[in-house]
Amino acid sequence: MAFNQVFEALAHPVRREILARLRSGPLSAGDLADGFDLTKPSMSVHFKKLREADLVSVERQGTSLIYQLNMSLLEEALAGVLTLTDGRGAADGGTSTKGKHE
Amino acid sequence: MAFNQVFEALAHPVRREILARLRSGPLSAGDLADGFDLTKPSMSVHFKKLREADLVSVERQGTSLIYQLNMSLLEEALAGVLTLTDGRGAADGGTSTKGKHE
DNA sequence: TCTTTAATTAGAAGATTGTCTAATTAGAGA
DNA sequence: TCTCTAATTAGACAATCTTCTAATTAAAGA
Repeated sequence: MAFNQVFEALAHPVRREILARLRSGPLSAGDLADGFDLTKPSMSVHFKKLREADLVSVERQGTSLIYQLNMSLLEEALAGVLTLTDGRGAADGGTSTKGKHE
Repeated sequence: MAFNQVFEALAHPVRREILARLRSGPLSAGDLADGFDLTKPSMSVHFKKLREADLVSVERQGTSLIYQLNMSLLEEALAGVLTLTDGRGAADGGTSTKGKHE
């Protein structure tokens, strides 16, 4: 439903790589963060964006958080781009009042 | 090649809608801009991003610029996400030196 | 050449993003 | 309860994005 969040999530190479790693199976936040040239808190922010886009799901296991890929939404989003409907029918810019931003 | 630019281009709803409209066939910048709640210069900036991502091609016709969808690259990018390789093999964060940004 | 139409580029301002360090939350175990 | 490990949230700051108005470029026609 939140197509926009999905595409924003996919817009960053680190997040796409996170998804790529999850294809092999679930991973803890720590394992997932290993190998990236970023601090853990920075990685955590990327995880959050993926969660909010519902591209991954989380489950606690002791002190660890285990991330898992939610492939179906990803596929939906991409199918949406191929038909380029974005889930809707019309545009976001349907009526032109030139509202300007302030 | 520039997968990153493709995904950044897809990250904005206005640009996805532009692509959607181009599916019906080529359109001039002016026609393409009609119906969006943005000024022409703002639309022009979106066009530019799509050109830079190579998602559209342009051709001049008198005083008009005619935009056309470049579907193949779009399909490539999405196929890339489904296999989640991003065109490469490994990650961007291959070696972890925690380089920090300044 | 001058004017008109179509579209872009330039420059500015506000909002958002990405990153860091520091502090906090949550569970496990002694 | 205290401590340790795992991970997140908070706050700050630089860089990028989005939008605007104003100015510029390009082609066509009188």
